[in-house]
Amino acid sequence: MFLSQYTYKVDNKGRVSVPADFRISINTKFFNGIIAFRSYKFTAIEGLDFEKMKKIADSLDDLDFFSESKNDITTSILSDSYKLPFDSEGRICLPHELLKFANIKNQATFVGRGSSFQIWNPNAFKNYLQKVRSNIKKRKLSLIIKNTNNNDKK
Amino acid sequence: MFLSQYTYKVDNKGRVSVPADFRISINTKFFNGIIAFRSYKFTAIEGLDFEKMKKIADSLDDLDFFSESKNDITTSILSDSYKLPFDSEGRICLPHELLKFANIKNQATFVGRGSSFQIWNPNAFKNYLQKVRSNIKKRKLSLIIKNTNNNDKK
DNA sequence: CCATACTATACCATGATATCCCATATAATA
DNA sequence: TATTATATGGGATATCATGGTATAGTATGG
Repeated sequence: MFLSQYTYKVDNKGRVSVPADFRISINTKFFNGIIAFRSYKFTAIEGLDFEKMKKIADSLDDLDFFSESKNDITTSILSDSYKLPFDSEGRICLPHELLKFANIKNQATFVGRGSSFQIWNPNAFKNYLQKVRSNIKKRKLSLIIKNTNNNDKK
Repeated sequence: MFLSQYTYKVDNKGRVSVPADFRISINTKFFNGIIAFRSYKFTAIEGLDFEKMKKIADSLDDLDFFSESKNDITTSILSDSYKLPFDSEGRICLPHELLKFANIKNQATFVGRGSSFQIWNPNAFKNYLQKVRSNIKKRKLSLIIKNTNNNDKK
């Protein structure tokens, strides 16, 4: 499970260390590295391991072969995904395309999201998190607690 | 079940002993330590075990990268959580972020809350507790007065 | 087909930090 | 009183992030 957040340096080659704690959760059986693609909602990079990417791909196969949405999704996710292998120190090399898209320069923040993670520009994420937090404080907290308690009872 | 309160020292490395009584209640099957995050309501740190956190994560998490609804809450909670492993003496190391947020310096108070617990600045908790108690007292008092008045009317 | 330049990968070095391990004191228990 | 459990402190060790260099692999141009 990907939890917590880590901010690391991006060197002039585009290399970043993937958090050691994340590397533990990454299934490296099929590919020793991660899959990355541009987020659809955020100015950020989505990251996951090969196994989960395969799950997504398989779920796409279930869709009607001739359907439009399948075409769109297949094209946009699978063709836009990068296979980023680890070097011997557990780093990946972020392509210019992704760096530009997420507006990442010298530093990158790895953000845990349970079964996947994201890579952000540190300031952009800080601002986003602050905004979301105040929203949750106002509205949704009781809802979350309620759901959690329900799960406990199972 | 987490009960009662314990106040312990925080050393210059940020280490604190988790109350032995709490450690018994913590499920260490998946992770030998606790999960901690900033409280949404109090100036305090929320603490729970990995198992419970996983339940929360599962209820929030989905692999649907196109959905809008759960994204914000998922990120806010999961990215703000820290995995704090026990050392061989049953201590955890509180990150600066959390210490700062909860305004904890040399001492920390562990507060049992049933299925989870909190970590407070000792004085802050003392004040909060006092306030809560006086609120209850007032309510009881008003209740008694009400009852008394009713009796009078009879 | 060869030579050159560029990129990407592998390998090694280092400093900082967090983790582990041992020692001690205090309190609780037998 | 002896013994165990627990909190606390400090030092040793290992892990990790990060920077640099060397090598291989690939593309480009002659």
